[in-house]
Amino acid sequence: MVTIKDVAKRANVAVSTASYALNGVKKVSEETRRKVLQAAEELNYRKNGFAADLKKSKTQTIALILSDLSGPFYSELIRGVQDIAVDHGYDLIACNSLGGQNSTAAKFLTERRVDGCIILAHNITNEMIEKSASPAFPIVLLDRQLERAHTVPIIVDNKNGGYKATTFLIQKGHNNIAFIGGPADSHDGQMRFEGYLEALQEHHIDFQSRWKVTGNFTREGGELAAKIIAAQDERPTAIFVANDEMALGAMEYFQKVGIRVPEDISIIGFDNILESKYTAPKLTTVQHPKYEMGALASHVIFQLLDGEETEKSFTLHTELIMRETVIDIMTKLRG
Amino acid sequence: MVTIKDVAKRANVAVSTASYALNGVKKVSEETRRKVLQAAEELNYRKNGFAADLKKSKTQTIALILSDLSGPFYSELIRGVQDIAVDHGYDLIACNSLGGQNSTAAKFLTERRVDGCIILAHNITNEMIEKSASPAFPIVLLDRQLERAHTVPIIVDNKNGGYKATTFLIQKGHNNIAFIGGPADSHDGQMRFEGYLEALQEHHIDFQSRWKVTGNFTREGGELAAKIIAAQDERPTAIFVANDEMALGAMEYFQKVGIRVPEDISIIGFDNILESKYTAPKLTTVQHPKYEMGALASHVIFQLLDGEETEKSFTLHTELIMRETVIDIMTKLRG
DNA sequence: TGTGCTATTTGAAACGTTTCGAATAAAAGC
DNA sequence: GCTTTTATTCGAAACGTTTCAAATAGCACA
Repeated sequence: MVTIKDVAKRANVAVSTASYALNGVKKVSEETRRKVLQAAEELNYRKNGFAADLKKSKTQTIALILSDLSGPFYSELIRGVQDIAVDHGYDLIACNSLGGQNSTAAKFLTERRVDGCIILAHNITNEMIEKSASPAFPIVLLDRQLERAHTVPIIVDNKNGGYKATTFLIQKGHNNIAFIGGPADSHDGQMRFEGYLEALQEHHIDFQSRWKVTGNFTREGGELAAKIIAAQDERPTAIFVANDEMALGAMEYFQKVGIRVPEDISIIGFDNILESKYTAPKLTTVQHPKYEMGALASHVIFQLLDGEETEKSFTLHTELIMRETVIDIMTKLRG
Repeated sequence: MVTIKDVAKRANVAVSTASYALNGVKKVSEETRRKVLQAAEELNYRKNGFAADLKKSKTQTIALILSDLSGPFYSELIRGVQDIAVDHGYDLIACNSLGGQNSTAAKFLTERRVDGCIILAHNITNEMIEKSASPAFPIVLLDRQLERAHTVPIIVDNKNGGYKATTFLIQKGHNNIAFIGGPADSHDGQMRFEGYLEALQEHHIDFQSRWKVTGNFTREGGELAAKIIAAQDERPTAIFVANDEMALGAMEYFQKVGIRVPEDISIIGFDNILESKYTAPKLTTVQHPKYEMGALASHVIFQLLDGEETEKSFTLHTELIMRETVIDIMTKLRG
């Protein structure tokens, strides 16, 4: 393997000079610069980034840790992070936390391979996060409520989102409203449920536990949940589904078995993933500020890295996206 | 910043001993091991991964370089790569090549920050790839035909895929078949087009250039292309669209303006993205072996890393997925 | 010719690990 | 009790850079 020493030797200069030349430091004469560059070229020299980072103790890179690199939800988030990172001249790498404590993610968290990181992954423990954070290694947490030194959470107001969605349904005259939730350990899902509950309560509608069914945030989960709901004798007139993917699955199922959306049953989702505006009918949902979340996260990281003060935590808000899967119950009765 | 030296000092051992203890090397006594571990714990010691990698000159990580970290197409590919990588005890990081020569990707390519990499990004130049590849740094290229030492391409037989799609259309009685292609610099798109051409030729159907329109592989591009096609006086009875995303966009457009799919116009896509089976009607398409591609790429990297011989290049095949957007023209005429 | 500059080049010391070979301590063999 | 073995521990040399402080060269000026 060819190192900077080889380059220096071939160019007949000291390695320090070679280093300066290679990095375009001004103090080296034009001529030696050329010599060094040429030598590097001839030897096909490639610098060892680690060695450099080690010496500089700065990586100019931040990591984005996701529990799953794939999935439609993340695209926009990643774009948000990325845009801001490049603005700051930083590199972004994404890695996943599949495998928990032994995952790639863990390695980045505990081995100082990046200058900071943004985490959206629930299989990384709080403990691990607390241990890793330090002034030189700020962590931004998405969708996780954990305020610590050098750790700032950004959450979206899921409860209010759930409240909005449910209230909307109620305003449209529905009072038999089912809820399809996420896995029990999902904080988001839980909050969305609470919003649902609150709206119900506010309008003096009793919560019926048989109408709360949980899925796993996937399309298939939504199908299954829909099936369970459809199987009951009394059917709700509307469903608030805790994420769009499940909502799409549910719609798919209803259509398959001849239950019309929204004529027979109204559906409102959550997240506003790209796909939801392309379905027929188009999904009514709650906007999750994904891009903004990513961008904000990035911003905060750089503020922390610069030693600036930031808010202790951030809350982003949601917005109702009215499309075609919720119908006014009056219209329905007349229809 | 606390280093292994601090740990060693606090535990009253030599740094070498501390290192052994921390890495679980057997030759250190149980007692000192405990002492060291405790000291590390107390100081909240976190090792510097770079320093370690530097010394070991091995990173145990491979990179996956994509031109865009987002996008539905990549999910499955990533899963494929990931699955195999973890099997080999390697870490995977994804980074993107947005920004070409100055991108994060470039840094990984030229600075030995990983042991090997898989590239699916057309804004990385061939030259750069050739320069970077070496026995110690194998590169697997997806959808790019570039055979060099330590560089193996994996391509899918796009031409044959295009041929199959088009032939299928012809067999269903269509002979006015339009083509919606990708951007000019897309090798895949070009190959798919050639397959289309070949099928046409084989059945003595003249190619009509006004029926070739190009999009940018996005949904919006598909919509636009569909619009252009619909605007012509004579309309084709079928379209072969070079990727599913555009096909969905096209369908969307046709449905919007009251052109029925498949009754008025048949559509066949390419890729078989997840979404395509959830549309109404379900999209007929050509299966692109995304997962397999990722998994194979991973496999090849590890073979190369082990110094084993591999094929010079790999070709993966496609498969027709018949669903609902192609109709037999006879049915149509009768209907 | 010597003095003082500036511009360039250099050697050596880091950066934080791992790992080799040697040193030491403890145990065992006789 | 002395030698041999084995189990631990240790010191020092890497790994490939960057960067500081010092050295040298080149030049102008007196």
